[in-house]
Amino acid sequence: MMTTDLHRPTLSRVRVLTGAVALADEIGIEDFTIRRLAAALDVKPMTIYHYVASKERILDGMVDIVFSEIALPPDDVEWQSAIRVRCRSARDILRRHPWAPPLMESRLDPGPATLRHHDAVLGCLRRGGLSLQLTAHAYAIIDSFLYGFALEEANLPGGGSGEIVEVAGDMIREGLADYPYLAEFTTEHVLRPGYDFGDSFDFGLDLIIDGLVRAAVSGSHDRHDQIVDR
Amino acid sequence: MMTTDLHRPTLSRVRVLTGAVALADEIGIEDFTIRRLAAALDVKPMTIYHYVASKERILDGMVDIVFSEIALPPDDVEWQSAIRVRCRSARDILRRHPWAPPLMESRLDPGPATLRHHDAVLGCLRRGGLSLQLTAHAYAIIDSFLYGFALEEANLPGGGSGEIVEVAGDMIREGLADYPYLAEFTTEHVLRPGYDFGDSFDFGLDLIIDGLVRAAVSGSHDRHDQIVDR
DNA sequence: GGTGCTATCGTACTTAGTACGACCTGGCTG
DNA sequence: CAGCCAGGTCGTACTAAGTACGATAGCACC
Repeated sequence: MMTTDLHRPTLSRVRVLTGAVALADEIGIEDFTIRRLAAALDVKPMTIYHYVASKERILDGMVDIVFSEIALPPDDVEWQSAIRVRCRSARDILRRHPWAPPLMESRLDPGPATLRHHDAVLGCLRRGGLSLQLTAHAYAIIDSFLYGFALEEANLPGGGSGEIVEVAGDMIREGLADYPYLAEFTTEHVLRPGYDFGDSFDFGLDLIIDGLVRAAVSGSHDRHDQIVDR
Repeated sequence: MMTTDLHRPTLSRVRVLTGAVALADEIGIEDFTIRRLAAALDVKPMTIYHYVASKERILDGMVDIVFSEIALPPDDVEWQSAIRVRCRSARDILRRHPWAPPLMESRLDPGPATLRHHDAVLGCLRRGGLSLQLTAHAYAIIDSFLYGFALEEANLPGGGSGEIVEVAGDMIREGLADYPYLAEFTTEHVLRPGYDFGDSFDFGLDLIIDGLVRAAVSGSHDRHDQIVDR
């Protein structure tokens, strides 16, 4: 009766973590609890603690799984293209795991996939010829944009296309008259067929990469008051 | 005994919300509870519910307070400068409220300060001559960067300057040998005196605004397959 | 002085994370 | 083969948090 029951191969750390990711995808991070995870895994809550130390550790592991799913920048193309590939992949993955963006930046104690990922991105930029300084700026900007965008996209009602009607409706009810530009923006643009918030991602990504290329060429990122590294 | 006690002017919705912001600033959003807020306000927990419907509503109100603190883009300078002012202010404010970034994008039901803020930013861009389409892209990119950056900055150990030693120490212990570029990046750049993650903010902001100016001039943002609005 | 309103609170229910230690079983040892 | 050990599973229970429900106390006004 306490045995593995034949229907259920014995639990494991990875099974807990992959189950956790699947459950969070399904019901959202707000409703994600140890008890529900246990039910999804068909065990009792305390069984989980045999494989992970705490819920925090589960979140750590979940984030590492997400990182492991993001494509690394390929190393057989120029860095601009490689970064583009990595960023588009990241955005896809983050859309599949809308709970992840707020967590990814806040975890200390990064897992192996996380470290590997960051190492690959840094390597891509450095091998592309960017100075350490510019690499730092580039990575900060790119990931700020990436996580910020994913965060916005994750919290868009419906999914980013036309279904903003709900929020727009709220705003109209509250009196869009006080907010003329907001009124114009929603009625003349957002609610128009064909609008898709996600379109701004590629636009922004290209804009940023373009700016970085420009900076790499000009070297204008090296501030006069610091030692230039490399 | 049930009276206002003379030491404490009667509670109010704003007092609850400003107290909540102050408390979250002090102890962080993780430890922010109704019970602790009640203690900070010197009342019993259930008293709070006389002024707000739920904890979620408190969070809504807190976010609106944060928005109200961010400077609106001034309307007597060109849009680039105005946006720069607004973004720098936002970053300052978000540093003072590190708990805010993850919340700001996730609240539905925006408050008046939030609406006013968005209206002002949209107005700044539109009066600057940007098309609706480019305005949408610009706002998405700018705020993605802003929130993403604030999110990263909020979760940096110490505060972004040299105190990354802790995390770096962890990584070294785990074997930085497997992550050569990460090793180089931390030892040769991050741990060097003078490094400040925050420096990337101005760099990124300038890069983005510069790119937007370029796009505004060329009109390259109008996709061939959509109707051009305005 | 009664009547009712408003701000405050006491109590208690529900859900969550998780500490502690019991139990059961399979495999190894003697 | 009997007994023992270790690992996996779980029952129970404690703490903390959000909050529903209804009580209470002071005050305004009739």
